[in-house]
Amino acid sequence: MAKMKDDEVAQIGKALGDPNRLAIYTQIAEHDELFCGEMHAKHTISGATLSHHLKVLHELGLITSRKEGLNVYYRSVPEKLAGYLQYLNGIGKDPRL
Amino acid sequence: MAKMKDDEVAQIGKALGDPNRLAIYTQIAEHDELFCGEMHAKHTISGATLSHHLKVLHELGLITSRKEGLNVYYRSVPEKLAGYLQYLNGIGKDPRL
DNA sequence: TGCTTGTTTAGATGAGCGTCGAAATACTTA
DNA sequence: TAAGTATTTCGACGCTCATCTAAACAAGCA
Repeated sequence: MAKMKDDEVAQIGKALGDPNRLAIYTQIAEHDELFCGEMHAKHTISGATLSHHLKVLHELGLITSRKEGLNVYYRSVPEKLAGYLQYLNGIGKDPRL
Repeated sequence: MAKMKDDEVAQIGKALGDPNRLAIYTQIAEHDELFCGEMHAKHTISGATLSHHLKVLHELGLITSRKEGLNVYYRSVPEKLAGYLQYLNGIGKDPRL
């Protein structure tokens, strides 16, 4: 896997740096697929705010979306998170290893 | 290692979510020990801003500081970062594993 | 064609944060 | 004690962002 750029790492960090967004991402990752309504029930934020957070996560590639009927279903993209973790895990370590 | 709390995870994410702060942390982790002046040379930000970022990282336990003479030396705390990574790595995985 | 439900967009607001210059503090050395 | 250097604190500014309400859009159903 190609090394993630510094800038992208910072953006993902910021995205996961909001408690609500972290909770939303976690909830999606813990289920196979979720649509807005299911998430909305678990959080105290408005639908508009929820949609905003989903957009941020989606634009960074942390989640994907699929529309079916009235609902939009979301899935996590573990590879993206893995790239982020790999970057951070490599900080301060000998690059030859 | 005890599992890190959601709130702390979000705070660390936010801390590493600023490009300058990420660069500062990386720089510290790549050296054994650094003092402000050495860092300052590598960044375009003012000393005041640098000090502010160091304070944030320090308060979260991501770095430690030690004063000696005129200089304040900083070190990274890899265990703290490891706790953060461990939390994220566990998201969406079967807790029984 | 309406009506209802699910989701997104638009616009506004308030809080938080990165940034700076200047002043204050801490320490060393002359 | 005075002067010089390293770092932090203070106070302010501008921008970003999380949040909301209300309106718009989309899709299914009567």
